[in-house]
Amino acid sequence: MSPRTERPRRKAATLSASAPVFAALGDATRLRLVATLCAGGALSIAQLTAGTTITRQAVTKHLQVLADAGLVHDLRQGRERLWEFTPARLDEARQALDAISAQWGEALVRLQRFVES
Amino acid sequence: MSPRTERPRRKAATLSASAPVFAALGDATRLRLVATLCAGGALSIAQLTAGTTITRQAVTKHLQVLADAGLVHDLRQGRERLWEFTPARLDEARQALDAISAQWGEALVRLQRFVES
DNA sequence: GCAATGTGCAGCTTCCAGGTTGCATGTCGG
DNA sequence: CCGACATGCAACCTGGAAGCTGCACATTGC
Repeated sequence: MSPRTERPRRKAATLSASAPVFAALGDATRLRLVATLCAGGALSIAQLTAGTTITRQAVTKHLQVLADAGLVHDLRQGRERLWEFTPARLDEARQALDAISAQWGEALVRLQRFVES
Repeated sequence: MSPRTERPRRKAATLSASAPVFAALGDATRLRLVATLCAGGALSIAQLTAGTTITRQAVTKHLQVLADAGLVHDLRQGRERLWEFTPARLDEARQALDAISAQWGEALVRLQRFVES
């Protein structure tokens, strides 16, 4: 009920909820991991470590951070642990940026009208 | 030329370049500052500090981080220092997220075709 | 069963981000 | 000129992030 009064609140909630996602994407290594998983499907930790200069343990920690942010999830398969991209949270973050841009556009319009009056 | 071979490289460059922007947005306080500046136009440090529980110096540091990421810029006006939102970098970040989502979509299509064959 | 491979867990450094306090500087109003 | 306000600068503290090493555990293949 009353979706009209709930809409601004949902925007703000979406914003602060997206902070961890942005923080997770803020590291160059993690951003690279996300891009790799996006392009390559499900990969094991060893495979993800192969392309980098850091240790397997470091990669594991980064994957854990990404999982906490809801950007990736793991699939256990035998002795391997495959990681896969999860698009949901990233879409939310994208919508948050869209909301900010839209808000900025509205602010410009308001400013223009104020100057004209 | 060969725009087909150059396109993925440009994508990767945009991605790694967006890491600092995401890192800047990764803090809840900074995300709130960006949203406030988006809605309110140009505000002084004292004004931006008014709504928070932290010190003016802390706000100054956050603004400096946002400025380094290219998300805001300052306008000196008398004894005040007004800060304003800069939409360019945020749009780049948005496009980077779009690129990732698109890449994921393509990966799904490839996977589907592979399974079907 | 045994070796190889893939991973998990714990502990340990190092470094920086976030925040504060204290004081100095510049600017506006009268 | 002087007080009030807005900001700048520097030093300092603290917690957590990012990385490593070392060892233990599970799974596969022969």
